[in-house]
Amino acid sequence: MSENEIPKQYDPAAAQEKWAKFWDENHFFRPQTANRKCPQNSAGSRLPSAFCVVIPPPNVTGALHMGHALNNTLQDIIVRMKRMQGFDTLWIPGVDHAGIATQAVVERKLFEEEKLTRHDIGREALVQRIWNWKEKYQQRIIDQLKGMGCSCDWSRIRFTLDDVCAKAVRHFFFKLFEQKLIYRGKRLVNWDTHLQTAVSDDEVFHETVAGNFWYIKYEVCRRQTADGSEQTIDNFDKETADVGLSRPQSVAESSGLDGRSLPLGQKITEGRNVCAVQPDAEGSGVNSVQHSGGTGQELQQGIYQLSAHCTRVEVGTGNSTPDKCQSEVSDRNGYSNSNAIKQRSRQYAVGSDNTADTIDGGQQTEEKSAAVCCLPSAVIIATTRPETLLGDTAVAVHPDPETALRKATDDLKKRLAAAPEKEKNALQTELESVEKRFTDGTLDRLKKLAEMAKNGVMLKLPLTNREIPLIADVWAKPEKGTGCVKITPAHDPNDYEVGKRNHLPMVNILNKDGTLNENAGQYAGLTMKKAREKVVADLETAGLLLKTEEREIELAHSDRSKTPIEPFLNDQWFVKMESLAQAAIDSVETAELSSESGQPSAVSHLIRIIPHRYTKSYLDWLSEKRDWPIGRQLWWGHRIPIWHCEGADEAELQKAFAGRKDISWQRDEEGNGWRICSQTEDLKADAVPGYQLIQEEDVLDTWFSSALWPLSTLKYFEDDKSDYERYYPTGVLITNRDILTLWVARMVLAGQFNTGTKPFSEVYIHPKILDKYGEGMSKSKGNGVDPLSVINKFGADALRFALAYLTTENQDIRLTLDFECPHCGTAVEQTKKNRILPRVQCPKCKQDFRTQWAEKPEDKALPEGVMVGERFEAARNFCNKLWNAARFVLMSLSDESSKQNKDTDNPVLFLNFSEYSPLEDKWILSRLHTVIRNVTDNLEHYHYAEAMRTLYDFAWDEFCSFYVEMVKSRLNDDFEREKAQSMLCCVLWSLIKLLHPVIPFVTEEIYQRLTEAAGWFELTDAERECMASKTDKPESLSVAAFPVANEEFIKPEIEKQFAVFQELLRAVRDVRASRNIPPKTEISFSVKCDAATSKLLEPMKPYFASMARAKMQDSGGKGLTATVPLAGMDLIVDLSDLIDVPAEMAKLEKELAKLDGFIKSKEAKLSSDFVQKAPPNVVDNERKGLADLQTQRQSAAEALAKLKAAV
RNA sequence: GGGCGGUUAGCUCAGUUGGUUAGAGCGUCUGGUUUACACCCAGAAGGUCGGGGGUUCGAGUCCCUCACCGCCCACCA
Repeated sequence: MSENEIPKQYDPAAAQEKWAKFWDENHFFRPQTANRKCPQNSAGSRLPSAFCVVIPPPNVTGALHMGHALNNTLQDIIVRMKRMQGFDTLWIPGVDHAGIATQAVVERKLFEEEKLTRHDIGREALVQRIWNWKEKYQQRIIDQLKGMGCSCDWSRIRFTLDDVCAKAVRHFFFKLFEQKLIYRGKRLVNWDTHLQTAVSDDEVFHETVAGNFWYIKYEVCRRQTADGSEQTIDNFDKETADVGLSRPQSVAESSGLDGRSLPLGQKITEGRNVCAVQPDAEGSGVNSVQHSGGTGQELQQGIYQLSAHCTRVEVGTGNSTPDKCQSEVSDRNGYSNSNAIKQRSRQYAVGSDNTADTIDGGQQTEEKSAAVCCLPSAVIIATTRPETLLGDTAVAVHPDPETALRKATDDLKKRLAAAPEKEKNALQTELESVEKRFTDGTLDRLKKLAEMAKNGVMLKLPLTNREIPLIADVWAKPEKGTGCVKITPAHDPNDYEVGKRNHLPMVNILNKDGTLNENAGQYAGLTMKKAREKVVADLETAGLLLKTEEREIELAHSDRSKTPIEPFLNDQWFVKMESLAQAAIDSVETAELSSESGQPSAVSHLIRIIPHRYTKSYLDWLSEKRDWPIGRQLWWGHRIPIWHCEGADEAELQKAFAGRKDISWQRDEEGNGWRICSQTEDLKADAVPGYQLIQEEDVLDTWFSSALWPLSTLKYFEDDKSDYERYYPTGVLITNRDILTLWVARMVLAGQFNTGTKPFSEVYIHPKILDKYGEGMSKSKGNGVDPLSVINKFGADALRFALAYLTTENQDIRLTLDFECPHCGTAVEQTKKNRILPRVQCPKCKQDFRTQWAEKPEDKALPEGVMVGERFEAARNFCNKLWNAARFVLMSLSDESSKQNKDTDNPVLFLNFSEYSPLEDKWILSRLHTVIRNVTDNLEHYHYAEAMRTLYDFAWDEFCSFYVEMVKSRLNDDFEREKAQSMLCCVLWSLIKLLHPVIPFVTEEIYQRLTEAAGWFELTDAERECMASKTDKPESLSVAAFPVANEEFIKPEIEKQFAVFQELLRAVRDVRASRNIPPKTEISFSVKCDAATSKLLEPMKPYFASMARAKMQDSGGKGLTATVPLAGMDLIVDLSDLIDVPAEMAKLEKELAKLDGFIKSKEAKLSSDFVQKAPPNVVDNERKGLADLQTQRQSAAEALAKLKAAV
């Protein structure tokens, strides 16, 4: 093979295509026991241990992104290593149907392209379209995985909706059903109105949106007494008076408002000053009084002590300007009252509805009774969702507001005391406003309301003709809002609980499509959005809307459709979690590992979660044991295997299903029908003679089938259970932390429930890929990156190596990526602005290029701006470095001089490694075996970054920069050549095997060329030992034996000796560089050192010549020299006429100062307690260090003196 | 509100059970087409390890505390 045949740069694309096909066609990735062509298979009769990994099946929603690239790279590294280590290895690939997500994508596309909804085309047609989508993307995903080099057994691709998975789902469901762990009930669910399905809590995310806070008045209309009779509000009011509460004339009363309210916007004026009563910022119904004259006086809900100079009250809207100050009280509806209040000092009680219930016409009084003299005639609530009032069935107030308020203030005080400085202000403000409620009348008012609630007061529900009770319930927090809260049990999770506690009716006002139903009366048919607008407008017209505030709201959104969630009362299927969750809790290892027990946990019955800190979130989530809602009102998924049967009696069922063990039935909760569950097949409508069976419409939550993934991929529910028996439990599950609970926990519980055994021994949670802003990548943000773009630019190996190199224990992976302009090659920064654009203009050459978002033909026609990043570049460079090292080895094997003595083109090399071998041979073998040991250990503990760094440093800095450079001179020596060639091959061979799990393509390419170039596999046992491999030539590197460290080759003293050479070489090179000695000029130097070092350095002489163009002399230079004091030796470089004496002296002086500093600190250390308390070996080290420094200092001083003398 | 992670060179990050003078890549600077590699080689500059306390003979590493950044869960009338 000549040099011409090996390109200087590795071509990833060609290698990828070639070897992916080769691996695939030769079935290297099938398990050994399945006729795989590999040496291990025929080698021994003993069955190797099994190692299995199931892929976290990517969703068929779309193509793979960087997160998948990471996930699958990390899996493949482990899988390939295990395979090479001789395990019977199986990695099962597959994809997930991802129910909601996929249906959503297809529906969205359907609507965008054809303006059709799923109801327009029907269930069958939609499902067909989703299947088409699935076929397309499954293929794309598999191609991507193959393109990345993933070594899955492609003959075993599973899809969560295929027959095997369907069977698994049926069996699991049936078993749960039989054990009465499945039930159906009316539950409040997160309703996605767009997809028209319930989604689980985990599929909901919260997003801050601009919203409003509306204050709405609910008027008291009547009271229901204990005997059931009703009293009108008039009676009620009278009665209050009767029980001794004096009720002075109120402004509102005298304004003709029937004594009910003094609405918001009321202005209190004094002289020429106008005070406007306004709601406060928190929307708690608090008022402030603004003096037109200047500073506002904070006016809280409750009793007001007006300042002496406030003489008038004006009730009205902002229409009244300060200078139009009128002596009247008017409300926003235009009522007015000219009966001005003249008293100079007054108290006002402003209710929770922000209205003044009473205005004490009397003198300033201390009587509390005056403050509570009147019961409120209306209740004000604040809401962010006014349209839901149509479904209100109560308004709640706390039964014991005083205690609750006190507790709230106490809690706040505690929090304030413990709070960090920056939060204190906000808490203080909050505390003050809550504390005020004790004195400003709020509390009194709430107490009255609580009393009224206990007495059965009814309120008029605005905009309807319904009446709803005022109830007492602890959910109403007196410190929040107005202290009263509307209760909408069918549309709010908390209200639902309140409703259940108080036996309130649950009025559902929502249709499944998000429009209002007949319960909404005149609003029926409107969307929630439209209904809100109309409700607000109507409230305003009716004078019941007191105030609107702008407010940011955390709104629940569906993760799938990205539309707002409506809490909605619906029939739902649930799995009882109590026992299942407990089993999953008990399966996990909770204790932290001791460092020495780093054994794979295959022996343990427990699952180990790595990194260990995730164990807590796993356990916390499971320990809530919240029942699992499993029904989805979708068309894409496993249909729930339940058939409803009305009217039959049990005997008829028994007769119809006699002898059938695969059928089970239960009464439904209402008790008038049967639920029949079938384990194996769909039931016919007439399966029970005389009755019609109707299959459940809903499909199962995607995670229901995903939970069975290890079981369905290993065919646990099939007749032939051999895969299950051989590979279950699987070795490790490698996944993202986002789905630790959703998926991992459920796999554990499903595994335990079905088989009584854990599904995997270890769970490795890998980091997340973030963009340069530290944000997670997502489609909606547009910051996602297609791995193919990186592969196209840098190659799959570079992608894999870079990702593995970045995979550390506790930090997410931040990728800074730029577009590369295809026109001029400029790196164009990816910004938040341009990352969502289909085309971007290069700021330099002003030409456009397309991005991954290009859809339109005119955009697609542009050349692509690929993504570039320094990490991938560095990894690409590494692959190329390895490639060129191999190129050198291949060339050295084939050069003419080495062929002379061979009879064939395939020289058989003999590795004469012995104790007489040169230092560098012993050194590189020692380093190699150390690296093998460390890499193996790191990978087995998922310390990817550490393993990569070890390999990178060894390959680049040790093998290439030292060993290869040193070998060059030996290759020219007839006696040394063969040994050098053998050792080169040996190390390269082990190195590419070590690297193969990470960068499979380039290593396979090298391997194939190497085996072609050299018939050097006919090795002696000793040679094989050196090569850390006992395997004969396999067809593919992917099935070669992974190197095994041999401790005998690891020799720390050799490495130490070699370090002396390295240090000296570096120093010589430094002298050259820092003295600007021309590269072609040869220099000579000598070393002042002890005999042992001298002996050691003797054979290294040629290397100083070849690696630093420096001649090592036996004795010091004759002329002027540069002296570099090193540990244990002095480097003396003969500079003669090259020397710049002043510069040299300056260097030495600097060196002296530096050494003095070190010496001083060491001396101080050695004269302290350190000597007594530190371990002896540490002290010895320090002493030796000090001695070395002193020697160095002396050398420097002597050299300096010599130079001085010469001047 | 509960939990978790982070803060080390201009940038992105390593740093094992505490132990000589804290590392890498990129960037910067100097010099180089030495026959594997310019996707390269040789060398250099650059760090009070977020602040403050403490434990210790010794702290980037352990403890306390403060500050800031990020993530997850819960809640929000």
